[in-house]
Amino acid sequence: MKIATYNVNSINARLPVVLRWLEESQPDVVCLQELKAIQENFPEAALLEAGYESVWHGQKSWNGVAILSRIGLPKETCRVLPGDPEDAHSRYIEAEINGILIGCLYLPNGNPAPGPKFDYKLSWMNRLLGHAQTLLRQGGPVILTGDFNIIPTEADVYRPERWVNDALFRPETRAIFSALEEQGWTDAIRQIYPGQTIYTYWDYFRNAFGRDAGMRIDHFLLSPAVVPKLRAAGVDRDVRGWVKTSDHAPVWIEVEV
DNA sequence: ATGGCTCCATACTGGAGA
Repeated sequence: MKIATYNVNSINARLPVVLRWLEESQPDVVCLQELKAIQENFPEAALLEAGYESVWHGQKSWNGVAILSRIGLPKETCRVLPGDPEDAHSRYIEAEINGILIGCLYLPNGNPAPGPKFDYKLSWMNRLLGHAQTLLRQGGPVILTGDFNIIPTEADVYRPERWVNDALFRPETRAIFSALEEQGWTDAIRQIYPGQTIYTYWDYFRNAFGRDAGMRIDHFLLSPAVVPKLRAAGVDRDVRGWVKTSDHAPVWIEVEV
């Protein structure tokens, strides 16, 4: 079972790229972030035609998350991260597919830090930590994936000294990622590639992709029940070089089922 | 410190992204 995550930076602006990538990469399950579309404007029919059934949670202008599957309709378990009834951002959707619970998340960027946006990021991360603990206690196979907007270590960004005060790399942010690992979650990309430089995002400016000035912020966290089933992982870097592409590349893992 | 690029919005500029 091949599971991918892809921050598309607008599903409608990106539809041709997404359809070409689905055809070439053949993932069974896909988590999308930054749909930037209201609920009614999600391209459900075009994705069905490509063989994928979807559940999604749209929002005007920003955010928005979706889970696609070609192995049966995702059984949605929730579409809001628990812990704050006032939070109107569409940043989390969760569904069960093939006996595995998949959480698709778009964690807040948090810049500038400090400030209200960073406070929101910290509060959202703490809610994630709480929900992650609940999921672990249930004991079943769970995969939390998406755009975490967290650079976990110095090895995960080009020129880390430039990012020390950034919301993606500040100690408070990295501490939450460490806390997730201490809870019992495994960073799948680092499990497969412990010492390699792996990036999943390159900004649109200054030929960042051409210079490989990137960062690793799209992650897969595996619950203990999934770790022994992990077979492979990768980043579809070539997609980042396509015309009218996202600033993120798709990331994927393969698990035995 | 800024800006470079791309997206969205009852748009012809400004906010957000990372």
